[in-house]
Amino acid sequence: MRTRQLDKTYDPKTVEARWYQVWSDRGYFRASPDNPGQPYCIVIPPPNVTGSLHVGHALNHSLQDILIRWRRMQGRNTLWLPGTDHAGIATQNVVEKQLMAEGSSREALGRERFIERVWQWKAASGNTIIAQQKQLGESCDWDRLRFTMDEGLSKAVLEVFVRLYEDRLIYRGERLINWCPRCLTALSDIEVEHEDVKGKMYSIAYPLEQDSTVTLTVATTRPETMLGDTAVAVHPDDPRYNRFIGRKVRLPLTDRTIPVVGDAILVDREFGTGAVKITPAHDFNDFEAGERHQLPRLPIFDHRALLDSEGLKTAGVYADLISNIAGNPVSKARPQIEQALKDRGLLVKVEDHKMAIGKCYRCKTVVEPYLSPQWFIKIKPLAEPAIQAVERGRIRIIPEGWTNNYLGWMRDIKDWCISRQIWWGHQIPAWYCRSCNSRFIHEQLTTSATGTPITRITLLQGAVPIVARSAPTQCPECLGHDFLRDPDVLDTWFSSGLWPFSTLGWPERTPELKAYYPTSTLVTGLDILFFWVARMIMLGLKFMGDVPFRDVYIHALVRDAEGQKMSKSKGNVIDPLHVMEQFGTDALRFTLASMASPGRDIKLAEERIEGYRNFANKIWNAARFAHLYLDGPRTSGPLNERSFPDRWIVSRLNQTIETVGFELEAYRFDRAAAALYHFIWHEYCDWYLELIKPSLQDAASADAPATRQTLVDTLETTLRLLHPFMPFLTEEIWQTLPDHGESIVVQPYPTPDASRRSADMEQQFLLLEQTVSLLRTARVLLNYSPGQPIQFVVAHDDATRREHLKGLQPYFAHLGRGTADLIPTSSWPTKNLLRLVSEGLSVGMTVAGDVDLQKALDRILKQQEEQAKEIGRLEGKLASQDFAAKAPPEVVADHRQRLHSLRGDQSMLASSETQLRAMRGV
RNA sequence: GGGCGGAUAGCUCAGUUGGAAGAGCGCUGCCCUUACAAGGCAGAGGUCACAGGUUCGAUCCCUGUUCCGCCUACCA
Repeated sequence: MRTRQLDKTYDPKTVEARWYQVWSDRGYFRASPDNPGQPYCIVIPPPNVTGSLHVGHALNHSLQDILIRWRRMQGRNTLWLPGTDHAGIATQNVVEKQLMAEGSSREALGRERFIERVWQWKAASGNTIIAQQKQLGESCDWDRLRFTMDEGLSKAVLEVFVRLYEDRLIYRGERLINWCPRCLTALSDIEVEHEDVKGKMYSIAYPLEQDSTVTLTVATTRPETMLGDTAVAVHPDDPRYNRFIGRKVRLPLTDRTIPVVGDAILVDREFGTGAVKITPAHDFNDFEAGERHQLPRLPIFDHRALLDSEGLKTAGVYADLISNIAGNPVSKARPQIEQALKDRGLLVKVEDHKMAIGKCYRCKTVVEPYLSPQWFIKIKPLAEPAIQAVERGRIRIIPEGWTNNYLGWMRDIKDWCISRQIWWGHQIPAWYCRSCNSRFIHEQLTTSATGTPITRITLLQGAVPIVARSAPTQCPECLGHDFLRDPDVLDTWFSSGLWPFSTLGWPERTPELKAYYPTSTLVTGLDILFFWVARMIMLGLKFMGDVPFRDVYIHALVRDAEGQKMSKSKGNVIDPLHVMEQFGTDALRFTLASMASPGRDIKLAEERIEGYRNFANKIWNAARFAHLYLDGPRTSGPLNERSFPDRWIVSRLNQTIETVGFELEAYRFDRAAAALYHFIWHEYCDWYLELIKPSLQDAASADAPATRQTLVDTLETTLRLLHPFMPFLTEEIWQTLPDHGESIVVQPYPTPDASRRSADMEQQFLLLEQTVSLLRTARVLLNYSPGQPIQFVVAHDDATRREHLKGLQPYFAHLGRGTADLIPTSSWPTKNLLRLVSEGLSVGMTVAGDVDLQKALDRILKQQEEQAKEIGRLEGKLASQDFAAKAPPEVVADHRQRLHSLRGDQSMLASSETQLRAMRGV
């Protein structure tokens, strides 16, 4: 049993890479449906394939790895399935930026070559995050790495699309959608971020057709959209305006007249002027109002959100105005419209107004409601079962508080726009017969942002798609062979929505699906609850007939030390790789776990990580200590024949095992981490190791062989208990212990054992701790140096405790660094003695030499004061009739007991005070 | 506008059936005591946001207020 020499400080760098390689080579993370044990499966929330690991990933992944390693050690058949996401818009943007730097563009390249280029980029940078995940110690089954654009997953996407289409849950239609004029694509509702801004409210007068002296004043925050107005709405019950309903107003700056309609839904009489302009082509509410009143839609912006001359012409805008504003963005056009209205005396007033504007979550450009044909998923039929699954507890959301959030969103869910006008992604499996649809295929010659001439193909509303798993060869209508494939791709979340089953092989019926679906736990951040989690639930239920996971654990967002969201532009990001380099991976993992309190964001500062680096080092040194003494003989006799420290630490360890297991079951990583930290540092290191030193250092000690065994056993068990949190350190140390097996990774996780518990030892320990603490305090008060041996006396009011103290004597003598006499206080010296008191326990320490007793006196006085306050409080309560009558008897008894003990302490302290004053000669 | 969460030591946060306020970090003092100075020991520091209510008793339960977050929303 040769033990290795350990360095004085733990050096994570050399250790981490080495062990990860070993674990990997030995295939510990490899899963198989044939493995024994109840399956436990987590699918990773796939990070962007071309991204790199940020601290949010580090948190998300650390927690998953803790769960997986814990379950693996418990003997479950674990699978942690890794993968990456193609992140359509984001990735396309990155590659486009590269092209731009080269003076090229995706249009110049063409679709096919552009996509090739993205694959190249994926090949070049796609492994970055995977390597970083390994650095974090993630025990994923890397052989099963999946990518949303893989052949298998693409097949799943195709299958789902076709089936949903066949079930009439996917449809194509011209709707107002959120459009990013920079990405030039539609976005789903939740891809729009709302931001409060200070805007202006413009009041514009619309003269009545028959009598231009009478005007109807409407209010708007976007005056330029008035050019596309097709009606004005007033409330049907509003006496100010309802007589106008059915009449017409002249739309300023145009040659059009538009009707006044009554609409109780759109109009809030209290707001603004009480009259609302309706622009169905550029506002979601107006779109719906337009449907109610069969109003025409007049788009006046193009796809880049520039005023469109064709549209303006159609809208009957004055030609001279068109020539001024066509091609202008809103920022330029608005003042021009404002001026034009002012010139005609139709701008009634402009007021400050705060409002929310929508921005593209990828590029922060202001999104425009834009009328265009898109693909949608009819979501209500899918949402219904997804609501029930959560309501009925088939899926548990943790912390529970988010459940209502989920349900609320699901109940009010809108159809999901799934088409994106980009190239990188799963192209929609829809084809159009060119001859049958010739009227609907609109090809427009235009130029790209970089000036490349391009053809924009728009498939107008009315085009009839053929949706199929593969390209059709013949048109069933005209028997033609010329097809145009829908150029749009699917929202990335469409494919990630299939993740829990597509990664397991669906639509094939694989053994993996059978074993691991439904997966056990999903770990994710709140930000993608709707984007991803909700959609996985809907699609999982639809296509697998069962929920995709049992538990959804939602963790916090990681912020900087000031609570600011981390962002590259703010420069406040904590780079997990840098942190791992600096403090070690285990320290980072433990930090994140310990800060993962539910419902609260994590404010991360490097000092915290440094603190846990120190913790790692503490453990390291505890192991070094153990190694100093492990060479001697070891015997493992029955527990009850072992020494007090041994039995105590075994009991405490047992408690810690119980706590950690309990907290992990409840996803309380923070509490599990705190329990480990406290046990290891403040019980094992601070007390146990100190308590056993005399025995270990005494060659003649009878306890030593059993203590050596307890020492190594408890250390070994603690390492296993800690391993999911700090995998590298624990493996490194564990391998140096005698009689070790192959790897700690595949060792059983500790389980509590009631026979190891000893309430008696724990209670005696508290007495010991109390005694030692008083001794140490006295030593400091009297300025005795820590090493200087002291003579002291100890007594206790309580007979049982006195008995215990007898047995504990060698321990507190050792920890107090001195000799201790257990004698009744009545026989204590009356001179030159400092006496400290606590809960019936008294310790006395000889005052020698010329010491300043003021500090000691101050402490006594302070304690007296505190106790007097507490005595007063207890006396007050006990004097109350109500308290005696209504409080539970055990509480009353407890209060009496405490009062009694405090009074005893008070009299002791009084005599101590008297002595001190006498010694000072005051 | 609606919903949710938070307000506890200088800082970050625990506090689970209401019955003596806790941790980590930081701070002060003393110590290089043969595992660890990335350490040890001892300390200081809190009308548990505010105001009411329920209760014998409230950090905890209820109501209201203030101040922060977050989510959500079509007030033009």
